Amino acid sequence: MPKEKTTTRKSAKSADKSAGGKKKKDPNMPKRGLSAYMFFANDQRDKVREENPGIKFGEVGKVLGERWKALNEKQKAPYDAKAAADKKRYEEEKAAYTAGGDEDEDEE
DNA sequence: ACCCTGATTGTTGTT
DNA sequence: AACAACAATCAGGGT
Repeated sequence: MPKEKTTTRKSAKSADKSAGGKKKKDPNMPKRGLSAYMFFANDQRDKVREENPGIKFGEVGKVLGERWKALNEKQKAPYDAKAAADKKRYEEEKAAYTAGGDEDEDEE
């Protein structure tokens, strides 16, 4: 993404819990697509465990994260592609969700 | 109009 | 069944 936000972006990570923002959960809230990391873990989890026999979740998670960042955009490509594919799936659900939820569906 | 925050996804291993 | 760090991602509300 050849575009960087000039704004201070302030690492939008949940650091400040003093936000007090309640988001209303909709009954038709579609579960978002998986993140590239999810796919990455899906593929690496097996490898990491093989290279680290007897490794626990904590270790795997950490090493996984480091490996993930160590990847180049090229390596992330396939994972990101999957994430994008899943996102597309989510788009459909989201569309139906925003459409109005219940229309005329009798199948369940 | 722009920013931020919370919620969600999946992994494994244990309790 | 739920939780634990790890990273990404999005949609909506708030200012």
